[in-house]
Amino acid sequence: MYRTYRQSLFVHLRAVLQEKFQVEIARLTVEEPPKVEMGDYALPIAFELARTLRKAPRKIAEELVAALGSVPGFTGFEVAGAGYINCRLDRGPVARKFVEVEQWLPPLDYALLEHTSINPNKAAHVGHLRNAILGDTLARFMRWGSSKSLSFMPPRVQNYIDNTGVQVADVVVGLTHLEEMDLSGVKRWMETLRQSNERIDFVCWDLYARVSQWYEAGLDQKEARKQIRLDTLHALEAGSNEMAVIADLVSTAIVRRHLETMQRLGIEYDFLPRESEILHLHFWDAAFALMKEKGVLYQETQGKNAGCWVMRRAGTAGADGENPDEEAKVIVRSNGTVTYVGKDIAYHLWKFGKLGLDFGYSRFHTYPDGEECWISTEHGEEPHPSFGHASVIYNVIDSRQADPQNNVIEALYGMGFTKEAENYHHFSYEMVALTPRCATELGYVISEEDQSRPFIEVSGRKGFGVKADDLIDKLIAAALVQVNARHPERSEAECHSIASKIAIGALRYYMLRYTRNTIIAFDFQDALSFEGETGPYAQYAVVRAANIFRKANITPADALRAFEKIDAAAYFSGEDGDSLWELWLLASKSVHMLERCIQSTEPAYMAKYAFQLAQQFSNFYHRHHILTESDPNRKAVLLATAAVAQRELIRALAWMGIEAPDVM
RNA sequence: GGGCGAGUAGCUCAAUCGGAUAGAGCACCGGCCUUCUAAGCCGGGGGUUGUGGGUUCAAAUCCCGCCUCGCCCA
Repeated sequence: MYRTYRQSLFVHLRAVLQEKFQVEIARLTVEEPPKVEMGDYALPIAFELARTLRKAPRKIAEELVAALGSVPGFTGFEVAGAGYINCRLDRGPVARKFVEVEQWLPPLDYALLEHTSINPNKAAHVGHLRNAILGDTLARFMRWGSSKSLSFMPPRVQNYIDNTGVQVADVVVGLTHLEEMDLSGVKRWMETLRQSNERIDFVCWDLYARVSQWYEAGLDQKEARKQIRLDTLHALEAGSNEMAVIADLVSTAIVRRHLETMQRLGIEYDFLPRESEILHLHFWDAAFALMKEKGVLYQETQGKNAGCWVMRRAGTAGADGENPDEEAKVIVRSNGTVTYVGKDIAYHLWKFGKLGLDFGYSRFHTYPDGEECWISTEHGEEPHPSFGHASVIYNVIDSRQADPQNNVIEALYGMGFTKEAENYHHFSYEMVALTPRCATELGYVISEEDQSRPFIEVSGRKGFGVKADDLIDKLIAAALVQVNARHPERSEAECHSIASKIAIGALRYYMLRYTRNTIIAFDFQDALSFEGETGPYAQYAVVRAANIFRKANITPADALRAFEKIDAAAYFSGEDGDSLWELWLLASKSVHMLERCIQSTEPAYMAKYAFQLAQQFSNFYHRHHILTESDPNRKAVLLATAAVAQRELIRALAWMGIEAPDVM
């Protein structure tokens, strides 16, 4: 609603600017006055026009105000400060409008959103949680934004599985060389794990760390061991051998664990494309042919890259005729093997439907809500949902991968796929690191140098990090202590369900509250906090509102219907009315915030918004004791205020994958 | 050496791509539970936005130099 009136204000302003001053402003900026009593929107337009019109800003503002006349939904415009135009909404009618339900629009095309993408060789850790939570939240934003008054594309969510990469190879080396198992041994081992309820991803977490040490240990054997690693990697890539079968068994089992972990947070996927199929279905061959045809690849004849197929890098001069382009990106090495970037280009050509090849698909997992998750295979089942052929893609990948991502984008530009390159969004975010204190708590020995740093990078190779499931378990346990103390009458199952929602709320909020390019220095103390700017704080506001309605024996929907019959304008005036209106105004900004979040791919704005809304509601809650209000009309207005605030808060939280429990 | 990002209150972070008095949380100090749940509310102290210049009505934000830190590439 805030958004609707904002747009209507734009339309009127543009018309007036055109008519009165014959100017067109491509981007109109709208701000908010520092205080509610000053108005609901602030236009700094007069400042911008001062130069071109050679007039004082205040004078321009006055003329504009006169020309604007009356605009539906607005009571007036006034000049403030050095030349701001402050716009006031007609509070009573606008509030009534806000109570109405929005209309639906049919979805258009779809957007391919890829996130999580954990190497299937170890347990998920906090860094992966940030990725998955950011990605899932963006998916939720887009899902809503495609089905209601905004016109964004609905997402299809993919989780890329690098099941033939070096990390999986490392675990296979661990099993075959450190544990000295063959295929049947691995099968027996996995069966033992199943029976003892041990998690394969946890066991491999340690095994992976051990293998990494094993490679380094023993100077005389170092080379031989590195060769074992390389041979194993090549075996996985080739497929159809014992190593590849072991890799497939282990990585698939771990992928299932990752899916379970993410499911605890309400995160689901539509499709799991795997690197094994990209290799075995020869995606690269098709891409190679296409790249040569389009002229983005050439074979270097001299210099260090002689014999390689290379691609010119973005922002470099390139070859000058005499000297080879030493900065060019190698796509195919002189020995004929394809680099990671090469495979990635092929995969992204598939994403945009430009490769001419497709995966086979088979069902992999069915979620409790009935949604199905598919996985790539060589020979799939029919019928299957359609993937690929996206017009817009989002890749949720941390900022360290910016270079490889840009290489793919560069290749798309080079091949003439300009539209695709422009619609390729690297959703970049900074890593999650550990505070030195947290690392020490976990029992790691920290060097003196690291002690003084604000954070230390996690490392799967060293087995250094916080496992996602351990963190979730800790959060639930911490929440459970408080739930049990507050609600001794509730059953164990009920308490656990409430504690889970609080834990998920705390975790998801924690991962979302930081803007994307802020490095999160993870600390249990912060993550386990349920006070202040946290998920549970916002959930608590929802619960309190629910308590009011329960005690008042009225539903929020009834409260809103009752409100429609009242002339509320009187209750929105005066000092008290201002503070009441402030809450309505903030509540009405939810969809506007959603639009901003999707456009800027910045979920942190939603987290901030939800917190502010909860904060203002808490303030309102303490200020007005609704149930004892004697004036029936005023009581109805207060109830409607609580209903509106609660409704928008629930919505904002839902967009972030956070649900408030019934009681807290 | 090149590229990207960061530097704001004691700590952790915001600041709607240049706007009105730079805001929150944590921590600290002081108040508020017999009224809809204190996971809460109210009040207080705390800032030369790393640094030096520049651009203009207006700079944490844009431009140039320097310093520090992180990541990526070679």
